[in-house]
Amino acid sequence: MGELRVRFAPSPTGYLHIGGARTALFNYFFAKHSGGRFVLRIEDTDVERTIEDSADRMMESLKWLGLEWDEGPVVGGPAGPYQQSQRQELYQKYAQTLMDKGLAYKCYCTPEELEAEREQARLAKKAPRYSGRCRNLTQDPIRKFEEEGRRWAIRFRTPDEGYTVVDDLIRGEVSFANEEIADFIIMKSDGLPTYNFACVIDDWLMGITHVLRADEHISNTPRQMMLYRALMAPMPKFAHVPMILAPDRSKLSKRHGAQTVEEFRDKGYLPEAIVNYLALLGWTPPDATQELMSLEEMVELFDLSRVSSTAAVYDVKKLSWMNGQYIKQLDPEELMERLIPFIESAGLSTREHLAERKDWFREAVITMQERARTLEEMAENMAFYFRPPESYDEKGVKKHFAQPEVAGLLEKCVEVLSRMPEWTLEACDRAYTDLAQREGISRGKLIHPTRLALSGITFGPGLFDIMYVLGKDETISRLNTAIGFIKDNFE
RNA sequence: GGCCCCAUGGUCAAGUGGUUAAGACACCGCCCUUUCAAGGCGGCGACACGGGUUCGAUCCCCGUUGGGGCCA
Repeated sequence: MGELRVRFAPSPTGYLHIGGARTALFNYFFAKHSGGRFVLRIEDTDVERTIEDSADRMMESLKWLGLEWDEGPVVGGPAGPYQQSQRQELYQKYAQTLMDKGLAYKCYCTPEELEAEREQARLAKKAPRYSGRCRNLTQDPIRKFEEEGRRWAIRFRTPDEGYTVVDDLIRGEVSFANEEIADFIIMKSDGLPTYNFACVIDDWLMGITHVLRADEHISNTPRQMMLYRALMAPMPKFAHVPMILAPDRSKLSKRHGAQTVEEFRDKGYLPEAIVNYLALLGWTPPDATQELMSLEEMVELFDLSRVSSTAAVYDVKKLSWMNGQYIKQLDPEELMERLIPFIESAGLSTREHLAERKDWFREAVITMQERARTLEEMAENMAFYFRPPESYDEKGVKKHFAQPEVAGLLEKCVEVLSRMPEWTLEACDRAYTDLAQREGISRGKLIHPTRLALSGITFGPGLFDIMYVLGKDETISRLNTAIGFIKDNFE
């Protein structure tokens, strides 16, 4: 008995999008749950559609998500090479084998002829399918075509009757009438294999036991099964996982905005949150109310029987919520490390500078931690820690600055704060409580204008946290700036 | 066009031949609170439609509609 082997086989025609990531994830879960092996294969046969460095970036995304492959590019393995572009002679060899056995044949039809045939079928309101005109060619026309220098493709001879039944691990039996499946091309006239053929040869030679892939491939499965039979190769088990759809219920495509793993990473989503969210799109753990789970837990709990057969629409809002949950749980040191790139790209500080003020940075991060949803947003919202406000929130100004007594009150705040012997959160808090009492006003009358003066915005961490992180001098300086602003505008 | 898949709230999603049809996100309200979050409490909101089968269907069957995919 061989071990369980699955593969994720993306074609490098773009970056890893969340649908692909989810398929990879389910393969990973399935393999690891049973101690099997997770193989990565790059399907770069279609040179024209292959995008430069796409494969490398996909691999980078997989690693970033924590999905390390046991065999594949870079790490190697016994069934390599793991890139279709390096396996051409294999496809040619087996195509020849099929021809020798009479299970495949040369087709000399030109693209124009095939197109005309299709057009005719369309006019006759019939399914456009290959007529089989080269199926039983005799020596004469073959010689003629060869003399004309016609190029040929290789077609697979499909059975004329009966049914091919896919015994899908998720959907049950799905049957296809063989007569519906016309002879299909396995090797194109340029000598390259088609998707179905290359896929079967590779899965077979790589010893793949379970093919878990997106639902969109289920219609290809009977063709592939026919090839397995013709090659006398052991049939793997198939499981078609539901697709992930864009919010408008159409197939995910570039026009839908952020949906590649890289984009989510750049917006400050954590890999553990993405993985967790994606896993729940189409799979439910035994305890359906359990939502926050680590990769290890999910590996432990994963089972194909709890994979849904319904396509799912992804919801960024829920992903964001989940991301916030993960950010909250993060150790501050870890959060600091992950946040640094976002602080840098927001132009707020540099890694070196932050290293010099590590304790200060930690305090600042902690004040932001429980209200953050993404790292990018977190960095933006803590900008005021790094530089004084360039402007004050308009609504905030109307609400908290535009009254005649505000400048005077803030001056009293400055006075009180200046006299404080030690600058602690508690002391600042007490000072404001006392001042409010003396003035006979609510603390809010002091707190709101101060917040606006210090941060320029009306939301964020507790005011005294802000004061503490900013420090005495900076706090007083910003208050004075605000006092000047108020006097200029409202007195 | 042919074939295939799918159908529980706005989204994810549990579930059963008899249930007050879970839970989460989002949304709304209240509490907490210096704000915003977080947290707590509560609310709104669903079995696509039509036929069967059955004592009884959200659940089983058929059809319709809708959505998706593949083929080219």
